[in-house]
Amino acid sequence: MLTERQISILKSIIHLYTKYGQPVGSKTLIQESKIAASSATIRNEMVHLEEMGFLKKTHSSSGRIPSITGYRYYVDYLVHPHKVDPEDLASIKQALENPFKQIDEIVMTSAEVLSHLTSYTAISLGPEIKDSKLTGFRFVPLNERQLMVILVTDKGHVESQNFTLPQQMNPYELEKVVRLFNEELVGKSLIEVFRSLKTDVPELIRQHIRTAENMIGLFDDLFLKAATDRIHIEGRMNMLDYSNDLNIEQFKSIYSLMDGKHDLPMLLGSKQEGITVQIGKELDNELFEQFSLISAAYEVENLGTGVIALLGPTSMPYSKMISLVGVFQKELSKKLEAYYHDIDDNK
Amino acid sequence: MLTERQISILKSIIHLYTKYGQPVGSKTLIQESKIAASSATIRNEMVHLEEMGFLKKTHSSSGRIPSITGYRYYVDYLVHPHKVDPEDLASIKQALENPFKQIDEIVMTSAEVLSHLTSYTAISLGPEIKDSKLTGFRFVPLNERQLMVILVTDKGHVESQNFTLPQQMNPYELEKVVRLFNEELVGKSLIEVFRSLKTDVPELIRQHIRTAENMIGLFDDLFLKAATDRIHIEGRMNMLDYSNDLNIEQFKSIYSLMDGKHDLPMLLGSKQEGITVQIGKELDNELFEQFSLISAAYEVENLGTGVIALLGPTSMPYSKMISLVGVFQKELSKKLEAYYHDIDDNK
DNA sequence: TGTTAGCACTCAATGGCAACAAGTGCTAAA
DNA sequence: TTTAGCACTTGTTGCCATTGAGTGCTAACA
Repeated sequence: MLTERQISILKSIIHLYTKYGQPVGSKTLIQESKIAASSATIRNEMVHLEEMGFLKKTHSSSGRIPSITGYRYYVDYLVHPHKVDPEDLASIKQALENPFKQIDEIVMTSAEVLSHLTSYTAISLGPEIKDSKLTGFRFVPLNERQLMVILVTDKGHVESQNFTLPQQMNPYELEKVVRLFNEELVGKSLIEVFRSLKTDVPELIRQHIRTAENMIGLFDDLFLKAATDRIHIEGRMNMLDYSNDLNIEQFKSIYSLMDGKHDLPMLLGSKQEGITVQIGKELDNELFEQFSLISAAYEVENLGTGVIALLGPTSMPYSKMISLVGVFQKELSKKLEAYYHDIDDNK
Repeated sequence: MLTERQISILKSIIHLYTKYGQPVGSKTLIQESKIAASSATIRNEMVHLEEMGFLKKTHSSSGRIPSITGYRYYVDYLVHPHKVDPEDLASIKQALENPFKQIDEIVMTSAEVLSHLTSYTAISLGPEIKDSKLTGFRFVPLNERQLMVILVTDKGHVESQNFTLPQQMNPYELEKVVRLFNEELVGKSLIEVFRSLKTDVPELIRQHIRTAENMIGLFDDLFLKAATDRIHIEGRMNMLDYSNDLNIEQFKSIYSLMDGKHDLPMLLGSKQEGITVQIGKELDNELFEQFSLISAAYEVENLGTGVIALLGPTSMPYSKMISLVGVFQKELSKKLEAYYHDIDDNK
């Protein structure tokens, strides 16, 4: 539907716009790219491309910038896999190679490295643990008034929380609760456990303990932690650099949106296989109109699906970035599977 | 040294400048304050105050703004304790009343509340734990490959860390290490423990275990956590509001300075008794020239000294803010002492 | 029919200029 | 010692002309 020449014009405009960050005019296009045509011809073609919706102007006599449709077309049909800088590749592998203590830390490190390599904002979502089972509670007495509660799942996820015992509570009561938890909850899936905590367990605890409320709140906290611990965002401050005209209010809104962590999974959305690119308005959130999001779901056998994503300006160098995200997708899948096998083998 | 009239002019200028954020001229001063003199008289007085260094101009024909010396004089001699808004007082007490799980959380909550009440940036530094003693290590096996290491001090401070065991390690080796730690380190002060970890302990571990390096790194992490967990900063984003002309680079520098957490104790400085106000250049850091810091050290019997501080614009309403910080100083002292007694009583 | 040179036109950006407002310092009189 | 008055300074605002980059369109050309 587009001619060869139109395609190379579109490509060149996109490249030059990411390079210089300014609308591209017909003359610049001739100087900076190898298109064999006069400026007038190019202007004509640009009119066509604009009519078809691939380009737009910032004002009536300005050069052209790619529209969202233009980027969409570019990403869908014109991007070819870009070779990842060997240095970058090495530093990714090396960073994920370190001896880690937790799945969580691998997930976090990947966000750190991705944001650092790109100078954009990286979002890393650990693999789902919802269908994992609670294999054990531990109650570790620290001193006479303090207690650490630890929760372990069969997928190796660990969460802990400290707790100061109310003065009125005696050891017998506590022992009862421990037994209760082990009988009622261990072996169930986290979803079931969560449901129980909201329904029948509080009642059971109340029968055994006078000051039950704190106890229940404690477990709510613990599960909340387990849910939010999975999300890591790095390089939020980079937004101030790569998004030229972002007013402070917008910045603050976005920043706190990311602090909330609740709405983010929504943003990351559908978790299709492969790599998804969402451009500007496609993100369906006014705040992100100037941004694009490259997100990749990665499958970890037996553990579930995680997401690694990169937020940058709409004018980012897509092919390079897509390849980079792809590397993380593969590496995370590999590393986490290895990690899970390590834990599982020894059972 | 200053006449009555000069004092009330200085006061009024300071108040009007915090109120409107703009240089104060002689006419505004007459309209907005109850000084019985003509504009000309006031201008003369302003010349004197400027000669003495209490006021300055932004340009040759502008109104006056207070200089650092001016603020200094104001804070030292003219500020009278301001009644704290009963609502604020109530919400502080209520927030610190909640059943907490850790010293740490009380410290953190205080920063949150202070920053929220003021719309400035709050820094909260938990009481020193350096002279506290290690009362116990716990090694809690989670599954065949994972282990949680917990460290408890006599002051009720708890730190934990997860750890994935190297495949080659067998249970006997681990047991040896546990015994080793309990024999060598428990009962010592944290400083001694830290020193041992850097000197003789690594050697000891190496004698018992083949893969000692990870093990040692683990404990380094644990102590690092214990050291940085004490600092909480809230409301950094507020800087964007209260500091009108802060360029983005400065903002980022300050923000990351606060992330580092290393330099902050230095900033909080000498920890004199009572409440200290440092204004602009007095903070001795170019980045903070536009800011003032109100900091209060609070003593907790047997636990040590903590600091609660408030960072805001040099033109902040000092008397109100100083009183507010004072409330936190008292409450934190009270709450933490109660907390420590709770733990200690049961020994 | 597609391509190109040429030209009139548009619009953002820049700099100079005048008008204005807010404020000062100084002088001279009360 | 205080105050009214006035000349002076400086930042801000709006206006206008100029410039430059770029466009669309027309007419000539291959």
